[in-house]
Amino acid sequence: MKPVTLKQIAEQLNISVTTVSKALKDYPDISNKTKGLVKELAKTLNYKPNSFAVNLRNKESKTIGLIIPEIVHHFFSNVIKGIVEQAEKKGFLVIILQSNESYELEKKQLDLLLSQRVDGILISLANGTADFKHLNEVIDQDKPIVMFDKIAKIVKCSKVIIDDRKAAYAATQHLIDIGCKRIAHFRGPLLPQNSIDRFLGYKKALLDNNLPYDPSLVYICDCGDTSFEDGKNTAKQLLEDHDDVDGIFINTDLVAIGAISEFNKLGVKIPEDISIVGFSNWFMSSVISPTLSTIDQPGYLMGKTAFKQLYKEIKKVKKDEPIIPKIIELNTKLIKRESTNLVLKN
Amino acid sequence: MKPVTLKQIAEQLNISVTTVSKALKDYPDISNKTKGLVKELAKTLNYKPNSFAVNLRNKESKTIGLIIPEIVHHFFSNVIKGIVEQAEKKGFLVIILQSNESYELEKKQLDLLLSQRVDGILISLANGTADFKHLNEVIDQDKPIVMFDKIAKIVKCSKVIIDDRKAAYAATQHLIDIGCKRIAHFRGPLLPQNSIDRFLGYKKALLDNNLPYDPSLVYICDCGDTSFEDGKNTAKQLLEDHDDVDGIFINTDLVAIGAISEFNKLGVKIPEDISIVGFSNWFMSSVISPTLSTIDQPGYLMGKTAFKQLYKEIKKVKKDEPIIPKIIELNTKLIKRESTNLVLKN
DNA sequence: ATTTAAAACGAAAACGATTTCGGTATGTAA
DNA sequence: TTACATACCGAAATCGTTTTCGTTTTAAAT
Repeated sequence: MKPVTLKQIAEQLNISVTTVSKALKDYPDISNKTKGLVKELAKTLNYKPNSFAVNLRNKESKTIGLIIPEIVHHFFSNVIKGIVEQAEKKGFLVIILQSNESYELEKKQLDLLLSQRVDGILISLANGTADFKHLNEVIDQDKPIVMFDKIAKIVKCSKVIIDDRKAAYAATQHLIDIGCKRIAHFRGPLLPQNSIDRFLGYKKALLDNNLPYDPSLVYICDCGDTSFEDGKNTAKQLLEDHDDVDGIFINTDLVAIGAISEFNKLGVKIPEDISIVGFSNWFMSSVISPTLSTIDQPGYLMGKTAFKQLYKEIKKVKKDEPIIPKIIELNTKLIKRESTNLVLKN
Repeated sequence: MKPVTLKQIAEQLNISVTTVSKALKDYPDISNKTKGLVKELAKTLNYKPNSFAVNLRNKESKTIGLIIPEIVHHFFSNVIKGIVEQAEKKGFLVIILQSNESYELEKKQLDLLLSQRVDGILISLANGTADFKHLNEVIDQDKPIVMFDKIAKIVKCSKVIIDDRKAAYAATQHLIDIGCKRIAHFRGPLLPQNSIDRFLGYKKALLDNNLPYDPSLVYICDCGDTSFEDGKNTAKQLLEDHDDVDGIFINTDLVAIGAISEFNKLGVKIPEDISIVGFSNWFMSSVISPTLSTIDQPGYLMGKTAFKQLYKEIKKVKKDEPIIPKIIELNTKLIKRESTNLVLKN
């Protein structure tokens, strides 16, 4: 019924708790005979060390915390998978928390994880996070923390990201290459770094190609729960505002899919009238009609990489060595599909 | 640097550890003055109770384990979200593990969670799980465990499910209602209960409507990583095998989407030539062309409900009361879309 | 038989919080 | 003055492991 303890094993064998503990951990000062007896009894009693006691002694939990803005999300769920799998390989368990894009929740959750004495933290910031005290607190406690995807450049910790600016540049350049002259941008919220960087990449591509940058062609989408609706609405708005746009670079596939949906409904031909490039390479993008050109964003790899970095830092801290923050940039890839499948315009 | 302990607070205030502990927990035998002092210092020192020590004393971790076959999955990620949100509300943390549809992994992970001394376990079984010893072990230890979606009827624990048979029946009946006479079924693997039940619902609907049941019209799809491809291949195979099929009830939306994709490519008209109903109501189903009729499966609610049930059982166990296993059935809904949008055939 | 080294085991202190059970004060009533 | 509450506080045991530092036992050497 109640879990077996070392003490019970010791009593049954008429030896001390110390000996039992040592036998199970193969200490050299225990005879093979005793080891055999102990291990056998431990197995038949189905002994499992009490992790609370072990953690208390060893001051480590073999557990990490993960804070993510949204679980139901193609990219993030891939990240989660990468983290969880890699963690298990190294004997770590993952506590998952969802910030719901809320700064307040994020703060509370970080605190929760600290109370829980996790060995390290992986976090992708909420859109609303503009203040970083809560993150710096973690760092001040020498608790390893690695940020991924949605990061704050200013915080001094390791980060795993993609080069959003470069990727956005490539996406926009692709639109230009197929002949687009008036390219709009559906960007994400104002705060998150990747949303900023994607916008900057878009802008730079325009300027480098001697195309005018027109702020009225830049629309803001929430990219949250309402992404799809956002895409539809923004697409409609765009048509009302401008009749000469021939290409759009969109911050997120889901928004892009909303836009495509709306354009399909309104009879706007893609890619003939308007060509579109999305971002993230959601599975859906390869299925929708027309299939969506996009930037492939390696979620699974990002999760895996983030955990690996965190793991290194956890080991460092255990050896009382200083953590040297590292910025790891993962490669993205432009995926050309039907939504930009066009011979040159004009 | 190192986390603050009760002892440090006690020393700074020249009082005992006992008093500090009691003050923080508002024991009546501590003066308000002392309480004030202690609480203030605790706050300025940013004291957080060491969860290992607390757990060790209290024999509870305020943590539950979640084992799920696949994280990157529309339905399951909704379940996860429901669980995580509800758990946090009740002050519980969730450790997430992915079995990858592997019985061996599932067994190992259950053991891990038991070692970790989680207060309860939520699990959706791997397809490969046909032996239930590992689950019964948990129950024998009086550790609450609630199964959801992919369950084993024979295991004596609470379960949160949908009535797969009824839902499948409704889906098939819908195909019949719009005039389909030769209805195929792409079923899931042989083992999981829901895959079996959906098949049975399909079969019963045929017989109840005096349509012959033809085993050669039932195809098995993996419904794993390769769902989409599976759908495409099976669709192609179906066309080769039978030229008279006019409707398909498909075990999973993703497989259905693969099938639609293939039919679109091959020029088979949906719903005119073949009508299709899927299962789960993945977001994608409302976006694909034609939009897919399907069964709405309440993932978020299922997660929420499963946690609530687990929570009740955890409280029961704490009060040394017996657990009475409960089976909770959630409602599904037939969603009619373009893939069955047809005036009667013939 | 005595010494010495090696092998095998255990006592006890930690880890940090909780809680029971007493022990001082202080004040009030007899 | 004594008796008795009441209000406050603390010592110590406990949870289950780990690990240090002895201690005992055994075997080998003198």
